Amino acid sequence: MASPPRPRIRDVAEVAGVSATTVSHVLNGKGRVDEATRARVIAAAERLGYRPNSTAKRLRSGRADTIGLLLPFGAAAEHAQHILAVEFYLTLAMSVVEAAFDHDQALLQLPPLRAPEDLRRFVVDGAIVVDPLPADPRLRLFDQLGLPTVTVGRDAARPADPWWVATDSTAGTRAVLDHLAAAGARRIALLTVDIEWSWFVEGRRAYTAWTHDHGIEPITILTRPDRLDSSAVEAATAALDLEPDAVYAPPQWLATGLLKAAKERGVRVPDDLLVSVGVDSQLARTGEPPLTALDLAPVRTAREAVDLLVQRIEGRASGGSRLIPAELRPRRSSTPSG
Amino acid sequence: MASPPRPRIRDVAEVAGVSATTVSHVLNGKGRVDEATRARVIAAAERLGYRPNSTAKRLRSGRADTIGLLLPFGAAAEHAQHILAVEFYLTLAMSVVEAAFDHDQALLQLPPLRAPEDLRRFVVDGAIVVDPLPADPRLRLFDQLGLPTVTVGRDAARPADPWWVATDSTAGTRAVLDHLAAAGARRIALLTVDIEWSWFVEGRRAYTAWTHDHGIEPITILTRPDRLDSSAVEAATAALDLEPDAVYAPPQWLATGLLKAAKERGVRVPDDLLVSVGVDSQLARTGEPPLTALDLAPVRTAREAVDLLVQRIEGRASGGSRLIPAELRPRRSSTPSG
DNA sequence: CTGAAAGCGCTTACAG
DNA sequence: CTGAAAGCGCTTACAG
Repeated sequence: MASPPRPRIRDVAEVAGVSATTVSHVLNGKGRVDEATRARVIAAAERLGYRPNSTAKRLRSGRADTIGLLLPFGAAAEHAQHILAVEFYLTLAMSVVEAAFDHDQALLQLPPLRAPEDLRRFVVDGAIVVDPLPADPRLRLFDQLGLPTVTVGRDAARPADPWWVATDSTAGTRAVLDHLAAAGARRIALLTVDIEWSWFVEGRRAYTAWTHDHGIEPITILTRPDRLDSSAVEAATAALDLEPDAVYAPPQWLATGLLKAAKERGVRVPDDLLVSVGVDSQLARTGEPPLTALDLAPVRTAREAVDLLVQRIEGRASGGSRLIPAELRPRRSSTPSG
Repeated sequence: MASPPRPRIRDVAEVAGVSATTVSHVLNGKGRVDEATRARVIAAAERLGYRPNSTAKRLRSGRADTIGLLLPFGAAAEHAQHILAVEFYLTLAMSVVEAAFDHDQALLQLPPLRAPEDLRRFVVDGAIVVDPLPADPRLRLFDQLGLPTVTVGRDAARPADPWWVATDSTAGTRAVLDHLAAAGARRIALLTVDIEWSWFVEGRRAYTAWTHDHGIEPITILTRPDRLDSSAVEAATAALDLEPDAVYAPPQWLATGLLKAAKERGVRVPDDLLVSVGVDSQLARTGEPPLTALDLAPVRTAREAVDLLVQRIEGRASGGSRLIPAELRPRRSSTPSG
């Protein structure tokens, strides 16, 4: 059971017949080292199975080579997982892990932060905060500790802050609406959730502007983000009462609630009603009918966020916000038959 | 932008007029310290906003107070996310994060490990490996580095290994089959995936045993775990060709494929066919019809796994495997109308 | 009850 | 090209 003691740099030095300094130089590619010496050191390190102690490196360098990820929900807040779609967040998280790895960073998954002390025990060089609310107290926490952050989604309360990555909600919303209009819709309703994440706020604004530009009466149904399972069908039914010929429901749970409400009422999709959801998922791809959706590009979003955070941590000035385009995936739910 | 230099223990000592040793004693509750001195130290630490440098603590103690989590898929392996259900893994992961936090551990999300070197750069005291395959090479990796692991799901190739937590697949499968039989089913088919995770292997075995015990002909349809979206409906159609009156489809994507295939063929659920899925989800709860499902208790599973791993890391002997019961959630898909 | 000293395993000026 | 020494910020015997 007891594993053999792990070799230290001095063990490698001893075997190679050199000093620890030289071993360090060889292993880190610093300084000039004789070719023969280098070979001996590498052979010794390999033979001993040496791997440098990261903790010691960190103490020396002051860098943790670890970034934190803060998702907008915990395990208990089940309902929050459905705000957009579970898959989006899982793919985002796994992509952040892999992108961090490619940057030689480890990824610490942070729990929901309740008190300032909560954050103190985590050793990170910075963090990615997903879906900040305006003036999000979590961001203030990081600021207080002097830890750099990058947000996925904008913090509306800090319009001047350039450290964010976000899917282009405005353009995405327009793409959906243009698509529905091109398919013949004249009364397009927006069925969405009343939450201050920039994706939703900007989507609502874009909808209002688009309907104004097209001389179309805006029909907006807002739901509260709690009591999801039950409220979706209620809200969708309220939307159908207004007799739209198309509905754009950004969150997945509202789109599925809409399908259910339509069915109960004998409204056929797409024949009587065109539908689009705001986030792609397996459900959208393979459901009945398949749902037109926006691909929010979680993989790319993750990579850009990690990229930007690493730049910020390293003090490289080239940072700045990054707007990611969402791509429309037209499917049967918005394709009039015949 | 430049944050003020972080106070060190010696700064606190200076302000409090004591030695670093005493500060350490106070802050860690070691040794005897005069009450007045203690108060001075605490006041000084508070005034300076002192928080100990975890890296230095780690170097000294040799413990990282960090555990790793290795999920059975990466961001790219989209299909794998659907093997069971995305929600299960997201809830499991978030629960592991919170359970780790409660144990004063941080949670490092590990990327898919490809080479032995991949693991070396992560500083963890141990790891939770989810859904190991028999003789999983990832587990060997941890073994080689002398890092303790706990698996979620059993490693069939190491039957003697006691370091696992798993949902009771055998009892869960029986519960589903008993339930379907009680609802009147006589030809119950198993529609599942050909993957060597213990949850599925034990489920198949339990199904075979149950059908044998009940003198019922076993009908098993196995699908390959790749090409998920397309293969689900194909496999489900093949299952329907055998004219079962009930189908147990453990993975969510097969259950939804089955509903689709049934609809195409005019088979009504639950009137003509009873259906149960093996993992609970929002889809199961709110779909049309709502699906009878097993609640795999991801929150509890996560807590037990973290618990067990921490015990193993600390060398406490009380460890041992933990079997978590799955709970049946009967819904309309298996409730004959009338 | 309190503190000086050693040491965890590295890296990096600096000297040779 | 190579190495002795200092130091990153802690904790813990040990001495007083």
